[in-house]
Amino acid sequence: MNYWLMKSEPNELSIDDLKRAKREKWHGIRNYQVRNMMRDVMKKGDLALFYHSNAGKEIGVVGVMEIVKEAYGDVTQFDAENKYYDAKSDLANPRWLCVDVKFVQKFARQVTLNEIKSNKFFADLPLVKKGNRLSVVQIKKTHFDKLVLLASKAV
DNA sequence: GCCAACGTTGGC
DNA sequence: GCCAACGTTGGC
Repeated sequence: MNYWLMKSEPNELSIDDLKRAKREKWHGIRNYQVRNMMRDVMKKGDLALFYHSNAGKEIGVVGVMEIVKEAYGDVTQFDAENKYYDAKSDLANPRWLCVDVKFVQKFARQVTLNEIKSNKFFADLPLVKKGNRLSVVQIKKTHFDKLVLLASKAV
């Protein structure tokens, strides 16, 4: 069982969007490191924290989702109208993969990036490490549990 | 909008 | 294989 932190810009897909849809394709991954992790490590039943990136004051961890379908060809890479279109990808051997995720919960309150940064407990969380730009990172269960706990408490 | 810190591309 | 140029991410 693995634990993840997955970033999404709320104007593309927010926790509320996922809550409404219940289930979504996590598409648009165009980074080989992330693709390989999704392909080789991510399993059905894994839990992931939903992180809002590029969201002004609303940056932070906002909820939990579950991986319900393991890596398969991302349909957006073959859609010329889509912003994630990749002309070099081969239909028979897709370059890019996506997974399906299911809404689990939206936190009572958001745990902000500032809060995470100022807490020594998260010193080695990939999110706060310099240079980390991967949109999907694997995290420790202890970090996952702590974030869920923090989110359930008032500030 | 800026820019640091990456990653990718392609000529050589 | 090197590396300059370019593109992207994402916090600020």
